[in-house]
Amino acid sequence: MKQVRRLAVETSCCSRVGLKRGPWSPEEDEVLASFMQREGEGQWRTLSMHAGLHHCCKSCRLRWMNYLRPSIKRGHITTDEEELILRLHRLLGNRHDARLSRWSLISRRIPGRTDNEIKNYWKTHLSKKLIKQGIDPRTHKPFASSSSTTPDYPAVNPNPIAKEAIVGATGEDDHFRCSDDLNFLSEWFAEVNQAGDELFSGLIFDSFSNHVDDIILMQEQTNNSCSAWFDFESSL
DNA sequence: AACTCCTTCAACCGCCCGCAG
DNA sequence: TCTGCGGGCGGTTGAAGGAGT
Repeated sequence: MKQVRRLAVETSCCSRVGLKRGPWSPEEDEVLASFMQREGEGQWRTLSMHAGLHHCCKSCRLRWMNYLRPSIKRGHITTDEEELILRLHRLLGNRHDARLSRWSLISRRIPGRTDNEIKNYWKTHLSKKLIKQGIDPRTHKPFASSSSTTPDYPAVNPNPIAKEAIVGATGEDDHFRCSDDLNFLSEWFAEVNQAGDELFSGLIFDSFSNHVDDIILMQEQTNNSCSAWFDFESSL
């Protein structure tokens, strides 16, 4: 099955004879940028042929998304951005079940920065910085305690939080994925609300980045493997 | 100056998912 | 239900340039 799927990909645009690999020339950038401004994003497969480019569809998409888009912010990552990356990685990238690192989710919260850029910055700067500080970049906990197999937080969240507060975290209700898990999440929050702790009951998530730390705290006080968290993160 | 090693990051690779037919 | 396609994702690679000797 996988073999068939891979074959399907390879027989699409990426296996065309005469495709060019490697760095893009300024002329190719110009062709791609003007084509994108004229036609808009999408139809990557046919784009390379229609635009007269000799890079494959994926290469065109990557070049546009990571380098040529007008919204891309060039230059060094600022300390504010670095701080936000650290906090978001702690929230989204420290899954105990070793799922994906969520670079795209993190990048969406940092205007003008791409997932590739953040991924590289994390690998070359931030993870090393944390290691120097004696912190495991995977778990954001000190190395000594990160090896512990028994979590130091309760399996059931003792802290209440209104479902509306979570839904409002993005400021847009329709960002919240509609699925069966949403019902589970609602029940879970209802259960959590009955726990009696008023710590988060009045919290209003008007701006996500202002409350990352609150959400991290909540996450640490719940079971990280809970599927509700996965759903919540996906909604961000 | 010449060489080696290290770091950075653009680009590629392989895989996966959603959707349409 | 199956298959192919378009698109997206995280992981990896390798060229280029800087630092060190």
